[in-house]
Amino acid sequence: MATDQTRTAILTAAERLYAERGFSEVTLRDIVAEANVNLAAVNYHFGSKDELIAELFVTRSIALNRERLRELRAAEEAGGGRADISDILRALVGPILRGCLGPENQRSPVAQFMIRASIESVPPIRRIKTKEIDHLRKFAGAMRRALPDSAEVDLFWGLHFALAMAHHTIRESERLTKLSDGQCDLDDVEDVIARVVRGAVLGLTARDQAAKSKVKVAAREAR
Amino acid sequence: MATDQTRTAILTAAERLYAERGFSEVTLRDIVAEANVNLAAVNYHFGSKDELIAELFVTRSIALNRERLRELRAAEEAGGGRADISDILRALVGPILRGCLGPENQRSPVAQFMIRASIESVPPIRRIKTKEIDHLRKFAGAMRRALPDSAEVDLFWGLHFALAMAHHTIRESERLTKLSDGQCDLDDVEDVIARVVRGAVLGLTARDQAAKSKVKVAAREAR
DNA sequence: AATAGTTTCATACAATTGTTTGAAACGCAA
DNA sequence: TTGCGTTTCAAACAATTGTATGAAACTATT
Repeated sequence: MATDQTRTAILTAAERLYAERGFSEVTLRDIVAEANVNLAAVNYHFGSKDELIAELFVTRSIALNRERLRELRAAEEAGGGRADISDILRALVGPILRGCLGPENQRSPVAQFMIRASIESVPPIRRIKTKEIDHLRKFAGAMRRALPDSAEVDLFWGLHFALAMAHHTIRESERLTKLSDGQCDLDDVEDVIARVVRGAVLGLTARDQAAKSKVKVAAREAR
Repeated sequence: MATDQTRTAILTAAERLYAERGFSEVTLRDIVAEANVNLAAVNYHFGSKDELIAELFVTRSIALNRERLRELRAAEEAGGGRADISDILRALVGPILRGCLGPENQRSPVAQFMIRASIESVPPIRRIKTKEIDHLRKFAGAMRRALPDSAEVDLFWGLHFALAMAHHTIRESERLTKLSDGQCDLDDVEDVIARVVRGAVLGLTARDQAAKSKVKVAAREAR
């Protein structure tokens, strides 16, 4: 056995390169060069390039979802079965943000790979991705319990927007840094998480203000 | 001259295919088959595949930015030099959302192409994309005038989150529909725009609640 | 030491990619 | 019509891709 050095070497090399350059920009030859293994090793150990990608994605996807659910359950237990909406959303976006941002994780492409996977639409991943909806439904359920008076459609939008802010922050971190001249500190991961969660929670809870805002818009459009 | 049928045939075919499948999944042969022209026509008229992509991107990018600025200026004029923050963000996300969503635009890949371009990191576009930051700075400036008491870093985050929600909604429209069992109606474009703008505005203006929220978090972490 | 099973390796293969070529077809002024 | 510049076309090109092959090297049980 010997924990199969070649296999893991390929996996880590592939993940790093995919995270850095994207799927379509990385060839098998790039991977084996990075892993210092023979070209045929990929097909020998994984069968095909697609199966390598799929294995990477499934592994990371399971780990991410497990961490998310762990934090969600912890929050619900702490709240006696009904978690605070902030904690629910923190469980949703925290793990992926912690995995992608921060000075220490800049070099560790573990979660950066997941973002790539969620962005680029490559066949082997597209085939698997349907299951993520079931995973998100669990969070929608927790949100429903946390905000029983909210309309369900608003909960879905809130969940969607939370993921939007998290993913977009990871994808466009470089641009945001440039745009803000470094004022937006993407290395302060917990601050980023707090901003994302706060933004999503505000949209979900500030209902009275929404009414005010609507009146204002209506007034503006009336004149 | 004759308006160069071949050129435009290639452009529209390429844009449609790129919007549908993504850059890496479309070959020159796919494009020329769709456009009913000879393979060599692409290199004859555009020089290379990269230059074709670049021309597409630049053209669309200019049109989108022009529309955004037009709406921004209209809002600022209506407000006597100081536009409402909602209107500023509406000018930012409205054009791209209108171009991508809605039942009539589902088939028109004009703006869908732009999303692909902003997602997939293809070299010819990456080279151009830096200019977009200058464009966004104009919106940051307008936001500063609208909310002079806000910290600049918060404005950048608000701008960033507004784009996040807009882009993510376009990218993941299918998933959101599935997740919500069709409750989130992505054909109602103006409702989507209103939700995105409202979410971003809340994050920018609900300052008092932020303080409350922080206290709450601190309390939770203290125990 | 001998053998059977596993893993590695250099190399070749077939397919696909963007690009080039040179001749044919076309458009149109002289 | 003639001639010239532009555009089209079929074919070929060189490079790159994922994959397959069969021999060699290795590992470990007997």
